[in-house]
Amino acid sequence: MSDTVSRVTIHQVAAAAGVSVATASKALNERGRMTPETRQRVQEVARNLSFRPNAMARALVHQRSFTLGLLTNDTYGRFTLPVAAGLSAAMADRGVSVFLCAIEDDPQRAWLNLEAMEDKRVDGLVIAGKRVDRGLPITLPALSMPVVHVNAECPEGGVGFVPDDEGGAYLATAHLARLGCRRIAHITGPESFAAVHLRVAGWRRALEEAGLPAPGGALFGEWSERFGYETGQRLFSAGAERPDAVFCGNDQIARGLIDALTLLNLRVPEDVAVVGFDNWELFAQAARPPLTTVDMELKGLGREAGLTLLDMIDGKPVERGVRRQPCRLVTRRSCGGP
Amino acid sequence: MSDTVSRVTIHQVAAAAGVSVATASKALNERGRMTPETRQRVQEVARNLSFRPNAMARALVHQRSFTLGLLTNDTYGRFTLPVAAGLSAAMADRGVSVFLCAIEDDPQRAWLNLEAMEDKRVDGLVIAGKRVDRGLPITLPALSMPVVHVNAECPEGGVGFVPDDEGGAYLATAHLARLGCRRIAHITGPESFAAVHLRVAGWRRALEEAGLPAPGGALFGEWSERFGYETGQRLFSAGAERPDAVFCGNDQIARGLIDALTLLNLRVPEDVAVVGFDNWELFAQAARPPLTTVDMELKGLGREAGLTLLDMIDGKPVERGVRRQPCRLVTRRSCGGP
DNA sequence: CTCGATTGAGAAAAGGTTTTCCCAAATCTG
DNA sequence: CAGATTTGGGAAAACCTTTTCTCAATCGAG
Repeated sequence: MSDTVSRVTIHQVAAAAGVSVATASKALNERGRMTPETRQRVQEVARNLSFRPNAMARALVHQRSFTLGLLTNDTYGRFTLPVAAGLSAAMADRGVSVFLCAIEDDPQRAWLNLEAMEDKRVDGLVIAGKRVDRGLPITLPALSMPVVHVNAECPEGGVGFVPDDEGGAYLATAHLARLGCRRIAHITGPESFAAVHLRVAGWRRALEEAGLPAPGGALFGEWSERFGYETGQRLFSAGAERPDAVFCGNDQIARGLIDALTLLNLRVPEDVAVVGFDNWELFAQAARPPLTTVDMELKGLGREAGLTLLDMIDGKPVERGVRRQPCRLVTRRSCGGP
Repeated sequence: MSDTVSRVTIHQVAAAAGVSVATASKALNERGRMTPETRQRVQEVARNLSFRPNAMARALVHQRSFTLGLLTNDTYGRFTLPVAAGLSAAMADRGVSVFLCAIEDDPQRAWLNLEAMEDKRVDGLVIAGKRVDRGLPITLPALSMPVVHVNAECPEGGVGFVPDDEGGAYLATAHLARLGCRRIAHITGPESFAAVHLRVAGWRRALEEAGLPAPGGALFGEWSERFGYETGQRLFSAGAERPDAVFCGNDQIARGLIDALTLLNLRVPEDVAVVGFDNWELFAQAARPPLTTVDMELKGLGREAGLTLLDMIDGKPVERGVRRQPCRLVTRRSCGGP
């Protein structure tokens, strides 16, 4: 029983139950008509033989493989793994499995994987990237299956899922304003990122709504602790009109900023409140004090993308265009409040 | 041509080429005997129709799906994503695709995915974890397919792949000794990790070989920047016999340590040389100076695991037990030298 | 008691390939 | 030129399910 090499087929079940394979199939799938006794007998026999239908034979007749492809160029993993986990989990619950295709920004590898997915007859494709304003290194050929894009550039007429960067930034800034902060600065990444501009927009919107100034505009730089640290030193050693809060473009910048503030003997959150972006636990939890930050709900993004893809596969009408999934503010101690 | 819904089959190719499906199949697979003209004609027709054989139909007759399952509980992604990328890439080159199953330490989810993999008739299974001394939350039932374990506890008689922690630590320490360091400390993670003990062992072996002392033994704590920072302050503010080098159990600790040293006006690497472990680019590159560190070659681990699994599937004899794949020292500026 | 309707269950086709024979025609051997 | 061998190519089974018919037996009604 342990080293079963050849698997039990529905023929064996049928034989053991003394019925035809047709009847066996119908019994197991709750289809067709037969006496309850027959149905039960077949089901019990199947259970005893621990029969599991061959998904490929099944796929062949259903013209549907219950299989998806996930193409990603994010080897770094910060974005894709949560997305993949969310996708995989939601799909597993529906009997759908996900092929992982890691294409390292290599068009040839992308092509190879794309062909493999076609050959394996996946029902649909998820294209996941690391930047909403960049596509993957593939010009998708006329594919014979539906496609959704996650956290990547979405071509005209396609279906895309991205975090609502603007909304997330608004959430963070409005939270600071509500806590009584009056001069809320924004330190963020390079201007070349679309996400940077969206977050700036959210920051501005919240400031306007609260009737607050945007002191000196946003400070652009890079996504590193170092940039947060250096900018913090510059911003807070110049006496005068110092911010009483900073909304940072990501958690690393926030981490660096907090280091700088600590060095300058400024207390977080009493003297300066800080909010980050990403909820990258590694940074957010390790910061002292632990970081209030914006979670992009990447797992949810993966889940929604998968569910929508299933709808498309089922032929349900699906609205084209990019959906911005709401972010969630995770409050920890770096900005005071409850 | 763009919205092709139903795909072209070998029957259509055969018809178009004026041969039987048997001949068509043989022509395309370089099998059987026929005139070169016939073969070429079939191949050309197939190309023109952009025929691609249905992998599932194929799998059905070959009793082989050219498909693998990757079960992981590492949602965090630090370890599994590189492993998965290496695995996926190596397999793609061989026409094998990989199902990703993210089971979040949830036995029920594990079971669900395991059944899905059985149903989909994967040829083999890769079980990947985040700690070499922990298994996944599944007691593998008598599986009908070969299994390899990566970066996870490997059951008696199984086949496993882990980084050679001891060797990596030796590499790092020996490098410091070769550069002339005489008092090489070791700051690392919790004693509950097997990897911690292995790295301590490598550190000790290198010290012994170089005839150096192990000042005060290894310093155990946690895998955080904070621990590196605090231990650095403690270790280096006490005057007297200060180390002239530190081998850190991971890059985060090293990063924290460097922060502490900088604050104490100790120069890296002139006053204290530092080596990390993980080569997590995010930390290693961002550190100032950039960190010399040990790379566990996780992609290679994934690749080797996959290739060995393929051997097992092919019925080739494969030695049981755990293989320790060598690490690689990545030299940057934090320990001087060339 | 007969005719039509219902019921339970099986035969066979379909889904797309590969592979094992098998056969007729062409080629070679003596 | 008769017989043996090679050659090119096809028919059909196999892989495992599902689904659509079909059919005999049973049932109810008149």
